[in-house]
Amino acid sequence: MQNTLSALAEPNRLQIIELLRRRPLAVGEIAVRLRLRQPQVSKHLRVLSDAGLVEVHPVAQQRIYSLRAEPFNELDAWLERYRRTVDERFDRLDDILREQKEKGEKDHGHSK
Amino acid sequence: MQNTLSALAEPNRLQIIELLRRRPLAVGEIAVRLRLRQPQVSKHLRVLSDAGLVEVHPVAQQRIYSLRAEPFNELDAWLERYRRTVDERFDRLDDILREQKEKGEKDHGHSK
DNA sequence: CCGTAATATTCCTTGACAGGTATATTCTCT
DNA sequence: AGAGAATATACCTGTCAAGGAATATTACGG
Repeated sequence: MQNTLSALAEPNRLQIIELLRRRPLAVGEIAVRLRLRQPQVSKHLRVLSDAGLVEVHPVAQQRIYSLRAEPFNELDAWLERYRRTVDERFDRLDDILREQKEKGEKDHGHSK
Repeated sequence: MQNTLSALAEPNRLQIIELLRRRPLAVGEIAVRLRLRQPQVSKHLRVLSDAGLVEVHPVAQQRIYSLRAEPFNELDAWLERYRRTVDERFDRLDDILREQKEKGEKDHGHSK
C-alpha cells in the first residue's frame, strides 16, 4: 500500500501508469510520448516494477510494460474502508466536538 | 489527484489518515499515538490540509482534525477507470505482444 | 493583563531521489 | 563474430522535503 502510493506520487510515474492504462507499451514509446529520456523512463519503470504496478514482457530487444491488476485491487480495498466511514464520521463531527469541549471543561473544574 | 497521492505517500501522513479514519483527533493526541513530536505532526497536518484531505475545527486552544470525503471520492473515481480496463488489457496482452512482434518482423524485412 | 496550554511557524541540517550523461547489457540480424 | 537496436545500470549533481529544536501565535482562565 505504502509502496504503491509512493510509486504513484511521482508525476512522471503517474503519467506512465496513465499511458499504460490505454495499452501496453515499450520503453522507447513511453519515452517519446512523455518526452522523457530513455534512462529516466527505465528508472521509473524499475520503481513501478518493484512496487508491483507493472510487469515486463520481452519481445526481441524491446521490453513491453503493462499494468498489473493486483495493486489497484488493493488500493480499491483500502479505499473501501473509507467509503464506509468518512461520511458517518462527518455526521458525528458535531458530537465529537461537543465531547471534546465538555472534556476540557471538566478538567478545568477538576483543577480548581 | 497528484496532490492527494503525494500527500499520502509519506508514511507518517498515511498513519495520520488511518488514525483519523476512526475518529477526529486533536494534534496532541495524534502526536502521542504516533510517537511523533508535535511540530512534525502540525507540519504533516498542514500538508494534508493543503491537499484537502483533512479539515480543522478549533475547540478552545485545541484544533480538531477530521477527514474530508472529497479526495477519497476523487481517488475512487480515478480508480474506477482502472477497474474497467486493467483486466481486459491483461486479456489482450497476448494480442499486443504478437502485434509488436509482427511489427518488428515487418520492419526488418523492410530494411532488406 | 498574565500565565499557561495547545498549536503553528521558522531556521537549520541531512538524506533521499530525480535528472543528465556515459556506459554496460541484451538481443537480433547478417 | 560483428554491428547496431533497445534497454538497463552506474555515477554524479542539485533540489526538495522531513526531522530537530527553538520560538511565535492563539486562546483560555484567573
